[in-house]
Amino acid sequence: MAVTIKDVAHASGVHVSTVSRAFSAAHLVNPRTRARVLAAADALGYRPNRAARALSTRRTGNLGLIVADIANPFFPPLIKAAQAHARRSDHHVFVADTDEQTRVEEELIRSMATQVDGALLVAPRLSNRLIAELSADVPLVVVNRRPAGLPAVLMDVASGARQALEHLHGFGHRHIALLTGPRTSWTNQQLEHASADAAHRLGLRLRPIGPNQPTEEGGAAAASDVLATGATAVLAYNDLVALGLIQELRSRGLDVPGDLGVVGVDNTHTARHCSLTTVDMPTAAAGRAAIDLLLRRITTEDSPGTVTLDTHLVVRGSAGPAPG
Amino acid sequence: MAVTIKDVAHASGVHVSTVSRAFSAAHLVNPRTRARVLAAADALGYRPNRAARALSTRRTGNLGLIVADIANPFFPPLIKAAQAHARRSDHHVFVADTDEQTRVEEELIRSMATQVDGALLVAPRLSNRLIAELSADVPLVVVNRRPAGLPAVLMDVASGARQALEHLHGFGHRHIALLTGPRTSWTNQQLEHASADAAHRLGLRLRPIGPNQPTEEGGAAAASDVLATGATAVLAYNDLVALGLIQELRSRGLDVPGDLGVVGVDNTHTARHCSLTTVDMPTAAAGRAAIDLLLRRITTEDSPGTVTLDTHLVVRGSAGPAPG
DNA sequence: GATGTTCATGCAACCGTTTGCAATCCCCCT
DNA sequence: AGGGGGATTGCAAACGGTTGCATGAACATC
Repeated sequence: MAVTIKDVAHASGVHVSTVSRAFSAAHLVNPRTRARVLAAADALGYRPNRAARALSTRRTGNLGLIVADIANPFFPPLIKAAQAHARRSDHHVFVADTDEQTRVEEELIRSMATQVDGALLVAPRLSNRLIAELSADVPLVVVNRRPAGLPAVLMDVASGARQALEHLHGFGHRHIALLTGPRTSWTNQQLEHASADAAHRLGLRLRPIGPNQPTEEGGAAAASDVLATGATAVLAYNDLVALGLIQELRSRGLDVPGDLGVVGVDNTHTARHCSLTTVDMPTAAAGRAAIDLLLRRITTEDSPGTVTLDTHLVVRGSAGPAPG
Repeated sequence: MAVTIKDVAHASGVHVSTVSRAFSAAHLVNPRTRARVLAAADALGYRPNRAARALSTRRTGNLGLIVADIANPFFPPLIKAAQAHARRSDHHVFVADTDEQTRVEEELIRSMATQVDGALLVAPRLSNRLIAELSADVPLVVVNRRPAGLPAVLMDVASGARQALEHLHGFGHRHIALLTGPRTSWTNQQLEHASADAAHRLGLRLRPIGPNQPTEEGGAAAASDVLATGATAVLAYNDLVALGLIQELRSRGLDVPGDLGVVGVDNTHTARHCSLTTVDMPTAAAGRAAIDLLLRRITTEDSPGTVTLDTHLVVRGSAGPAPG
């Protein structure tokens, strides 16, 4: 059996309420008594039961973190940073993977609601309406989404996309395919918008193709469509799509960047190794910022605003001079 | 305020205990009453409070999952599989990252102990003694470790290592460097052992170098030592190390696999894209198996044994014929 | 010496749910 | 008619903490 506050009280000859205060309201108990209590607690190996504490305080000390696909290398650095940051204020982070399914996402948020103080939705696929509805049950902060009234952390992919197109333009590319991602993804909308704008400004022909699955399979599946457009370069929704496309192109005997330039988005670990030119997303910073917003939201009732983080192009070897 | 069992009881005109039973012991309540209760619960949007339930049942419905570095691509597939599998039996998984620090690992296990029914330790860095001690507080299952008396899932890296050395031998390599990992890692011990055996059997010279950090930095840092040995091929502790080494070698103007062959371990997502020859680790299967063991351990008091999973070499392009 | 303050502690209710026990009702059997 | 037994439900005590209120001691104030 686990040792409880009662055992500690008995061992140190005080009432349970004094033990409780010794831990959570030090200034209300005599320093000598407190020392005695802490010593007893230590000797017995007492650890407060968070579930029990949650019952009276309505604070679990846990935070939820919901992602679409933990195996997508975009997420782990964000998760890691968020966890480390949350630990500093003695909060645990509960990570859940929705497998890109909105049904699962909703269910997870609902069933988390009772055991966390708040949750982070990273690149959610849910509709804004549903997110707003769920936020009545549990304080929510979103990353890469902009639902009315909710605190959000945004990675401004627009600036990165502009830089990417300028980069390709500088290499002489004039006809570019854009592999789009899930329609409900805010990032994807930003990307489409910003790319269209920049293409127009630079006099590029931009051909959107999609929506594609945000995975390697999605990229590979789009290869034929890309080739059919006659574009000389591709901007992909994310690194996974870019890498899937590259692999498929190479297996068809094409050369990247020789025959076709490819630029990704995310700057994942994998991109660094595969020499992929890509747009860097500040995932770790976003994770920390989101935790900050969430904790503020939970402790003070006011709803903090929106944090926007910059992105920028990282030039590597997957895009070069336009052929011909 | 959240809706509780009391509200449901009031709305459906029964006692709270009946509501409770309607949810958790259906056979004890009249079907018609039950239907009425469920309807009321549904109308009010009632969701049981898991923390409160945990208090009386001593079951939280949560499982812990502790990894050294969530950003190491080895882990996410395991985490994902474990989570999906646990969800089927209505369990949530609490993932925590120790940052490769044993102090943090111990602290995390301790503070998780009260809020989970059991925990999975994946490739722990803790000593066997400490793991045994902690397992008194909370049921533990380990992956890639073999502490006395604890259920474990092992990925038999030995068979993969043998295949890797045979593969290199077949390409004419006769002098091979082995980049070792953390000393407390069971996988590393297996790898060293199996490699030495296989090398002896095949008549290879095997030169261990390490311990190295199990990261790209670790691999890059070992480049000079590797070159100093005069080996023509390298077997690395994991893919990260292998990729870090390759990157460093290439930046020094060397060709991989031309000048030096490199083989990794893990078969991560990144390895697939970087054309790295590597030993496949069945991470998803291990995640599922570990959850099964843990749930069995929790529900029945007996301690199930050990599950061993096979590994095998995946041949790609980072190792070829020996030079000369 | 009566009164007021402050500090430290105990008491008991409460958080939301489960569960052993007791009470009631209905049905069947002799 | 009386009694046994199963089904259904209510009652109340936990589970491990927190917290508003009451109590009492020590001390200062006038």
